[in-house]
Amino acid sequence: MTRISPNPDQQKLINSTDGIYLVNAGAGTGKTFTITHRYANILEQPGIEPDDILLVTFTRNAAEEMADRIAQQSPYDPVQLQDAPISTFHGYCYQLLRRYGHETPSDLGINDQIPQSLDLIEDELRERTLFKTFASRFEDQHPEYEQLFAAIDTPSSLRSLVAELAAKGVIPHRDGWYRETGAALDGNRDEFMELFERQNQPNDGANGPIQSDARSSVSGWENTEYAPDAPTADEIVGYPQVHADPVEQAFDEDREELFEFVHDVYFEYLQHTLERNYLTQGLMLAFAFVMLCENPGVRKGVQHQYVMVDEFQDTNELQFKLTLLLSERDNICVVGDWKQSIYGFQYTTVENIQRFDERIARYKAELNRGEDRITYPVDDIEEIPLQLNYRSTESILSLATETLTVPATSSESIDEDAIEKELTPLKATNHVDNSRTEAVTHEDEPEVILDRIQHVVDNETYSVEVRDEPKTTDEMSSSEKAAAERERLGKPSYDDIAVFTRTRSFARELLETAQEYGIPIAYEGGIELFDTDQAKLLLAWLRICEANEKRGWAAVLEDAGYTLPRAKETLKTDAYPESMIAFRDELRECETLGGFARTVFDEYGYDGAYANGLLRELTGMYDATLSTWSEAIAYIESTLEAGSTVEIDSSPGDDSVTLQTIHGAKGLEYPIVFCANMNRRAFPHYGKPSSGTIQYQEPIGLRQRSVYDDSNGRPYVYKHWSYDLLTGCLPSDYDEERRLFYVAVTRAKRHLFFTAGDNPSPFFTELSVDSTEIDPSVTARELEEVDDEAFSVTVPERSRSRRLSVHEIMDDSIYDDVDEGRGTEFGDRLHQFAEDYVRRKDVSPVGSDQEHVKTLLDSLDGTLKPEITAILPLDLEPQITLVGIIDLLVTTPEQVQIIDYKTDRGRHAESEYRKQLSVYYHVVANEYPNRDISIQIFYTADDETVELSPLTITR
DNA sequence: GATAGCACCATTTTT
DNA sequence: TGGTGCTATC
Repeated sequence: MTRISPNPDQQKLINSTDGIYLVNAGAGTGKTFTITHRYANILEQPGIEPDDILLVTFTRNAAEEMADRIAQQSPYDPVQLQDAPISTFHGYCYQLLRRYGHETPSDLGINDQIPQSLDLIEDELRERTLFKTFASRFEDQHPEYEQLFAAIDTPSSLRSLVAELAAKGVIPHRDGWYRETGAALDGNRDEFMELFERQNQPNDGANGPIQSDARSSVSGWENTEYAPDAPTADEIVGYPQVHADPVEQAFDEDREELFEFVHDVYFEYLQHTLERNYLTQGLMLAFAFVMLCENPGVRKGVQHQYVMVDEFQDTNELQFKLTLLLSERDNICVVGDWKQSIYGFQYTTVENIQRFDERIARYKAELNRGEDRITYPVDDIEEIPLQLNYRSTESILSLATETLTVPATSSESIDEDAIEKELTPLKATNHVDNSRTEAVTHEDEPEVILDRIQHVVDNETYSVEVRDEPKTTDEMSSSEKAAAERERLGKPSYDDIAVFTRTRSFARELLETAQEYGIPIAYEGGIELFDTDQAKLLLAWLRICEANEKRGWAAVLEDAGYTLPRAKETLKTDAYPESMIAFRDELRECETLGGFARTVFDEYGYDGAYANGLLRELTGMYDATLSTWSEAIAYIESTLEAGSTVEIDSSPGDDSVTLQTIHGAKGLEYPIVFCANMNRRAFPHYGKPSSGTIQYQEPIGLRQRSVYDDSNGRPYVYKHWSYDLLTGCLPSDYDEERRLFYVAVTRAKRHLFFTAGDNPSPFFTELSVDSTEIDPSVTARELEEVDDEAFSVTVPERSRSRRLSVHEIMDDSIYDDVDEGRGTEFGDRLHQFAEDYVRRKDVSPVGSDQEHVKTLLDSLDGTLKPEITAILPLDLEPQITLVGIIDLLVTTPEQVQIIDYKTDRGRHAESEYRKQLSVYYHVVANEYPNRDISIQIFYTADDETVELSPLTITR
């Protein structure tokens, strides 16, 4: 497998430096090898420096790997390449925006600047919380949208709508939509009508035409409650088709108010985030886009002579346009494989690569409206396919092709010819095809998998490459090559095997079963830590302590082995065992959430990875700030709701099976692969997430799923008839699930297993591999192998840095009775009042503390900025970043005051507050290097300001 | 034997 | 939410 020289296709790409290239790089075709050589080759041209070549990758790891490998192939060493633009879209655009984009918001009619200390939020949970605050304020401030809000069940679903629109390149301006990007919201009528007509074709029955798919989707029409203005079933349902008139009427419905609403939410959210110094990744890209469009000087300054984009199938519309804007000339090379596009849920567009010619022309035209931004021609595109596969055997490649046409449901019909046309066939370079491809089922699927793993390990039948020698050289004849390859084969061990699953939950189940048997499996990826038994018990006890909630008791009793009737009886009479009551009372004494959790886990003897991980999560960012149980409950609930995951770090020894989701396996390869969990509903997966009331979907555009109506005197939220009708006329699409299947299969070098439980999915049954049901018999290995610490949870280390709340550097003792029983809610309300007052909201002070704050605010000179996020990165290894919120910043041209409100009656915590405010001091000092900066505590109870002197940072 | 209609079931992926 | 599988009906 060692290749020193590129094959002819690869060489062609390496030599093709100038021009637009679309590289179809299938699985295992040596993509990274070729890209890095091409990069090195461009560098060899006279006058070209690393800075002239932009290389964009999908992940930070990939960027690092690229840079490393380029360093091996070019005269530049890794240090010299460190500042080269080899980066992700996000990383690169963030740099650009921070350097040149301060004024960009004004191009959208926003007064705020992009600050130097911009907080780029990666933690979805945090953003959800911030968005919720925004949404409730928005609702208060816009009574004109009352009816729309009434129809929206979860306002926070608007958050993902905004993210989706940003990814599609739809950006709001104070007066309408930025550069007509809002046109996408209309949808595409022609495209829709075409789909509709196909979906409304009668199907072929045994005795002639039977009802069309569109017709069967509206069969329950009269039983659904639609608003009074909805057409009746008679008006819609014909036979064997639906009538076209109401469908067209639905498409053309008046959506002006909806568009305005979404515009206002989106625009005001941008204002909101900038006021608070934060942005999400997606919104940041949108600003970078605006900056490059609006500022020719910056654009021309940053453009590169050569641009390469890796994993192009995972780009969204905005990223494609950024690619064009960042190119100085028509030297653009995009590399990818449409068959491996599996991130649609992140709003990527597979058409970017599948319809590259069409898209690049369209995007250029859009970008050039009003001003010539893209000055190079984009119609001369050369396609270079890489067809030699260096990974898999011929048998596996042929199965992989098959995955692209497996039906996902019993009724789905697939246009195999159309897919075949798009396909660039891969050719195996292996000479020995010893592949075993097997499909097995049993109702205990984890056991079957473990059984097969034990069967495979050390089994000659499943030989894999175990030696590098003897090497194959070009001079050898093909039979000599085959002989050499055969010599490299040998019995597989655990670490030659990978198990892929569609869902994380199945991976967790398998992991736990494997541990019972002592089979070494290492899970790689995130798990839903808050969905574990440990977390559920913790939540139950929190609920019991907070309000003696029956929900909590029920969970605790169930865990204690109560039968359902007995648990019910106990719940009814509140006759809980004394030991439990006593434990509850003990828990109520706990002062911090960390202490609470530790007590629960000790009681239940949980000391494994999940418990430890939970402890670290809970004592991390939130221990100091979550001082009441109800806050802790809300936190855990929202974490669960957000499906937040924590990375698991498993190390059951060097020789272990790898377990991961298919998404996590992308880009990797293993000698033996198990495609597990091929069960109904699991893979292919269906059942859309119950997302928001307002949906964006191509080609119907922005639509409302439910509507408020009181026209018949009864206020009610109805399902929206036109949404139901339109979506019923769209085909369901399982292409991405098939591509996921393709990705899984193409990870395998030699052998493939497909496994399912007692309800296999069509992917499993329709594949040409015959399945056998086997009775699993798994041999438990020696107990010593089973170790509680066999895997451990690591706190997410985004970019290897850790984020600490400033509260964590303070001594916990300050929370002892700080508020003399007034509670954090009192403080929260006061902070809210102060913020609202500064923002000139119509609020009046309640209580003397708030009066004092008002007097203080009235007396201050300068610009007042409330609630500023302060971020202080420390030069430590591993990197630690301190985060806090400055209550109030008062700026004048000469000086800056930092003010923090404290509701304490005493002064015993002042030394700790000095640490907190010192952090703010250093953040602000960075931002305003030439001004006098002071830090002050305002004690609201006593109406007293205390100025502190800042501490220096010890590094 | 074939078709339409209804009740039922189980519920993601992550830079 | 939408596919599956059972059942009523022709």
